[in-house]
Amino acid sequence: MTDTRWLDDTEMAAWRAFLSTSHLLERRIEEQLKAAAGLTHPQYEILVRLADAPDRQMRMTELARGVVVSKSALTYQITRLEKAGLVERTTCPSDDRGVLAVLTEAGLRCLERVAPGHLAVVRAYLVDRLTRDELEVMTTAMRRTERALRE
Amino acid sequence: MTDTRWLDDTEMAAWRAFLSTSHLLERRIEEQLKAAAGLTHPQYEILVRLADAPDRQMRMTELARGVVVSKSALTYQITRLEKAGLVERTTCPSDDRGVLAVLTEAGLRCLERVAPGHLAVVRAYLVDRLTRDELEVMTTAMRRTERALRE
DNA sequence: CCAGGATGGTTCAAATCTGAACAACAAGTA
DNA sequence: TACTTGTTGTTCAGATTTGAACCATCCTGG
Repeated sequence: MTDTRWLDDTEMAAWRAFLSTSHLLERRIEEQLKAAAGLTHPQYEILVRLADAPDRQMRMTELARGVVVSKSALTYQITRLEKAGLVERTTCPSDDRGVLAVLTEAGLRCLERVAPGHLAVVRAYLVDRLTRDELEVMTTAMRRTERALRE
Repeated sequence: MTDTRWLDDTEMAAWRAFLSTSHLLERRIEEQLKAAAGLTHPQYEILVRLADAPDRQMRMTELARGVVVSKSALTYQITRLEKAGLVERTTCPSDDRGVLAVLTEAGLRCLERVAPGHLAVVRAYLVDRLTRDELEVMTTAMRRTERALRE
């Protein structure tokens, strides 16, 4: 650890751009979702994941891994979404410890109502500004580091 | 707004990969900084920005813009860093409303001590896993959306 | 010179996130 | 069966973030 490998200009530029952009975009998305539906970004992501899942339900731990939040944060948000009537909790039939988060009809309708506005933001600031090649490069690059980060 | 432009497979893959990876990386960085120096990532970024600035000082608002946090979050963190002796507050000579955050000697030393470990993480999960071309594509792509997000 | 509107920072309340501690259950082993 | 170890989800305390409200200061047009 005695000699540090600093980042050269190319590397630093990439890292800084990535960092700033991800934070800026996150803020923008958060703002849009809050204004349009009173949802936070994690909450929206939970709805999306559940909608994509078989039977629109998922185990808590798996869901937390997918959305990339801590278990306790997920517990908090599911409770919140449950009170809003968008999600329900069911005990898992095959594992008495387990809890299944299930998307309700209201939750699905909410998602369908909110998705267009959300996607418009994702498009306006990111997707529509990247070429096809850039999108593909980003996907492979991001997936490579994602896999490393998930060990 | 009647017809929604959904994301096709390529677009969705890129967006999902970007989203997950940025969150995972953020968590990893946070974990490393906390363990190594008891710093949060925003705190670390503040030190970096100040170290790079002329006279190692910056106006609060400008700093908040750079680090991408709200003004109140910056106030909070600067107060925190001030108590830790890493940063000082000075009233701006040219504007009595203004406040200059100044990096102290201790702050600079702290940064120099912490940077290697932090950069090692950035390298291990992101920079070293991307080719030169990928780094450059990412930089131009990210900068394009960053510019849009900053209006 | 002054009113009126921007700008800079701080304070505040409310919401959220995290890790640690915990309790209940699962699953393999002797 | 009884033990041991690992997993699951919740609870809890503490830290942090955000936007709104606020005051002080700047600045421009009349």
